[in-house]
Amino acid sequence: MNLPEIEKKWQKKWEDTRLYSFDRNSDKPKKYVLEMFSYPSGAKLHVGHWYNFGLADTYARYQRMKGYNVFHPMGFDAFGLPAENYAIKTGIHPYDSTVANIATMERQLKEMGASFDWDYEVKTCMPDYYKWTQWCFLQLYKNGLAYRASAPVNWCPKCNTVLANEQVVDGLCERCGTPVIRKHLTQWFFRITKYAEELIDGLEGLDWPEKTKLMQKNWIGKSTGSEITFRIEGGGEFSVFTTRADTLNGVTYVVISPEHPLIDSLTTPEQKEAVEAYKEYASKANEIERLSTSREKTGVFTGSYAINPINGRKVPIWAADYVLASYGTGVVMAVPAHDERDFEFAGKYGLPIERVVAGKNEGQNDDLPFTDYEGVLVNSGQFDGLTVTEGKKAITSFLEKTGQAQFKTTYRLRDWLISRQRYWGAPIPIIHCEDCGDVPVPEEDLPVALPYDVDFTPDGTSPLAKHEGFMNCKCPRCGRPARRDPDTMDTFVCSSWYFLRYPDNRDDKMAWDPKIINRMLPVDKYVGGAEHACMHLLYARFFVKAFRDMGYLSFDEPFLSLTHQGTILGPDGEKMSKSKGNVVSPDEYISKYGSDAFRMYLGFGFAYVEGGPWNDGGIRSVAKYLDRVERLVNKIWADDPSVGRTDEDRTVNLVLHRTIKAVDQDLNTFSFNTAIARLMELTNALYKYTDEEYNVSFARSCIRTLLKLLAPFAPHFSEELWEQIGEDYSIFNQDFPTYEEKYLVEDEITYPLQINGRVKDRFSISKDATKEEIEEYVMKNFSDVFSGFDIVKKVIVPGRIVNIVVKPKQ
RNA sequence: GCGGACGUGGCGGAAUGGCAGACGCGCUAGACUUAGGAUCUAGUGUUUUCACGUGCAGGUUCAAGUCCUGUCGUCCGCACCA
Repeated sequence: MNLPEIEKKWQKKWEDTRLYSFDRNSDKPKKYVLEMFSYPSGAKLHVGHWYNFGLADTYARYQRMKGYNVFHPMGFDAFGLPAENYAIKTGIHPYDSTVANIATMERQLKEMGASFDWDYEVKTCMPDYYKWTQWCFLQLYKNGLAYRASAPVNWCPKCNTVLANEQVVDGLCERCGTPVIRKHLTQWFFRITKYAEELIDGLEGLDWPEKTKLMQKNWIGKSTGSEITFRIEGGGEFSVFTTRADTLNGVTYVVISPEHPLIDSLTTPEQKEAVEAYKEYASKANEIERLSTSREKTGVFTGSYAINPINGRKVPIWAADYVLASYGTGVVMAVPAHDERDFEFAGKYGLPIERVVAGKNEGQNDDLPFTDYEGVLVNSGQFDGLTVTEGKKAITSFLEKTGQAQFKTTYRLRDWLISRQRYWGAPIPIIHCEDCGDVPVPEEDLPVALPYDVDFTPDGTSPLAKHEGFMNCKCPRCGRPARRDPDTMDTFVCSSWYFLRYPDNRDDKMAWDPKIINRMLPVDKYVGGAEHACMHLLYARFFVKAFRDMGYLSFDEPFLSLTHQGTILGPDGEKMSKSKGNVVSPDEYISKYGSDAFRMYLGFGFAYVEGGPWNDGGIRSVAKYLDRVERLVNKIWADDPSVGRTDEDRTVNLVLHRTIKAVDQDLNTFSFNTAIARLMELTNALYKYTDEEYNVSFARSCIRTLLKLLAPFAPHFSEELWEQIGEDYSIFNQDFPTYEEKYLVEDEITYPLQINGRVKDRFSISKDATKEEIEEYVMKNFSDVFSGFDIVKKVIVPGRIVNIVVKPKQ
C-alpha cells in the first residue's frame, strides 16, 4: 500500500465528512483528551510534537471507539519571547512570523491525521483570546489576588527583561544563557501563595505520576516551625523563622540577608563600608562561583546586637548571603552546634559554639554539629531534659505567652511575578492615573489591543512604553489624561486557562460559559512534558482554584489524569539539537513510510514515559508489519469462503481474545509498545492459521477485529483496509472490540515443576485441578525425581507453580 | 549538598514476588529468485556438559529483575529553605 498517497485520500474524506466534529449535545459520556498546546516557534513539527500529539491521538481515537464523546482540541500558545527575539534579529514582525508558523503547523498537524476538531482551536495571541486573558487578570485584581510590589527580581541584561526565579537556570537566563543579575522593579504579582496549602492537599486525589506530585510538593515546600521575635539592642525588633525552636538557648549570633530592608538601620557607622561592600558582592553572587558545589560561606558583622528572648543574652547580628531575603523572614537565628551551615560559618569567623542538645547514645557527644532529632535538651535552664520535639513546643509556648513567639508555617513557594517588559504578550489592563493611582480598565473596554507598529528593540524599557498612541489614555475614573501599564503578561498566564476556553472558544460575551465548562471539565487526560511539573501545571491549578472561589466555575482541579511522554533522543543517544547535528526530521520518514508508520514506530520503539534514542531500523520494522497485515487481508479475501473448514479455531480464539484484553488495558496505561507487540502476535497467529486449510469466514471476522484494534495506531491504513474489505465508513464509528472470558480459559494448564526453586520439568493438568489433585499427580508421576531425597515442603500454587523443597536422605 | 528516578542480551525493550529476555531490530543458515536492502522457514543470553545469568555485596522468602540494607554508576529536579 502506498501509505503517503492513501493518507491524503482519507484526510480529505475525514474533513469533508466532518468525522471528528465534536457534538456538544451528545448523550454519550464526555472524555476531554488534551495535549499541552505548542508554541509555534519553528515552522515545522519535530519528533517531540509527533510523540506527544500522535500517540495522544491514538489514545483519543481509542476512547472514541470505546463509546466516549471525545473532545480533542488543538491550539497554539502563541505569545512569547522567541518570536520577539526573532523579530529583533530579522525585522520580521512577531505577529507575521507567528501567524505564518501557525499556518504551517496546522497543515502539518492535519497531515498527521490526528482527530482534532479544529472548530475549537484557540490562539493566545489573537484579540478574541487575550481579551479574556486580560479579563482573568482583572478578576484576580478585583479579588485581591493581583498586586503590585517592588521586589528584587532577576534581570537578564540581554533579553532586557525580568525572569521569574523558576526561569533562571544555573544563574543563567533560561532562554538565552546570559548571566542573570539582580535589580529592583515595581512588578505585578499573582498571590498564588494564598493557595499553597490547597495546592498541596489537592495533589492527593489526582491520577498523576507520583514523581510529579512529589516535585510540586517540594516546590511548594511547606515547613512548620516557630517565628521568634528578637529585640535589637538600642531599639527595634525583628523575627526569625526556625524549625528548631528547641535550640534557642544555643543561639550565638543571628544572620540577616544582605537584601533585607533592615540591613541599613542595623549597620553601625564603623561597619558601613564593610557592609556596603558585602551587599555589592552578594548582588553579584549569582554570576560568580555559581557552579561551585562547595562555595565558601561569607559574611560581615553589622555592628549591632540582638537580645535572645529566652535567656536575654546579647548576640551579634551578621549579614551573610546564605540567608535568603525571600524565604521565611529573611533573618535566621544561628545555632552552630546543631546546624551544618551555622557550624561552618561560626568556625570561619570565630563565633562561639554552644551545645544545647545531647545525644541519647554513648559516643554521640563528642562531635559537633549534632543535627540528630534523637536527643535531649541541655544547658537550657528549665527546659533541660526535654526531647527535641517537646523542646520545640515548650519553648515556643513559653515565649508565646509574652508575645515573643508563635507557631508558624511557611512555604518555599513565592508569589508569581507576571510582568514582562516585552512586546509580544497580552498587555496588562491597568491604567496609571496621577490622581487615582492604579485603575483597572473597565471590562467593556477590553481588549487593551496590542498595537502593531511598535519599536521593540531591547533598550531596557518596555517596547510599549515608547508607543505614545498606546500609552496615552484617559483615566476611567476621573477622565483626566493617564498612562497605560507598559508591561505585558508572562505567557504562562495565557496557558493557565486555555483548557477552559477550548469548549467555548467562540464566546464573545464571556471567557467561558460555566454551564458549558462545568460539564466539559475537568480534563480527563492531559499529556505533556515533565518539564512543566512545577510551573505550568501549578499555575493552571491555581487559576482553577481562584476562579472557583470567585464563582466562575465549580470544580477543584483542571487535570484529573496526567501522563508525561519521554524524550526522543538523537540516534547517538544525545538530546537532539542543531549544534550536535543529530536532529531527526519527521518529514523525510513520513514522505517515505507514511505518517501511520511514523506514529506507530514512536509507539512501538519506546516505553512511552521513558523515550529513548531514535533508530532507523525501528520504523522499517513497523512499515514491514503493516505490509504483512495487508498481505494477510488480501490473501483471506482472495480465498473462497465456501470451501475449507467451518469450525472456529480454539487457539486462534484464545490469542484473539487475549489480544483484545491486553490492547485494551495497554491503551489505558499508555503502554503502546506492548499493545503493538500483542497485535503482532495476533497477526503471526493468523498467518500460521491460514497457512493450511482454514475457515475463511472465521478468519475474516478475526481480521475485522484486528483492524479495529489497529485503527487507533494506524488510522489511515486501517480505514483503507476497512473500505477494501467492503465495510461501511468509518472504522472509527465502530465499537472497540470486547473480549469474552470464555475464550480466555484453556482446558489444561502447563505448570513448571521446581525442585528447590529451580525449574526441572513441566507438566500439564486440567485447569480445574485442586491443590490436592496437583500434589497427587506430581507425587505419582515424578516419584523417580524425588528418590534419594526427603521432601521438606511442597509449595503448590494452583494456576501458577509447583515447588518441591527437598534435602538429601540421611 | 538535598530530593527523585533508573541500571535486564549486540540494540529498543517485556515480565500482578511464581518458567527472565514477550514483541521487534540486528545477526546466522536455508528456500524462492536474473537479482534482493522483497518474501518465507529455522536458529540466536553465556557455557561442550554440569551449570551460570537482570550494575556490585549482603538479607528476607519455598521462590527475588521485582521486597529490604549497603554500595557503585547514570539521569532528572532544586540550589545554602533556617
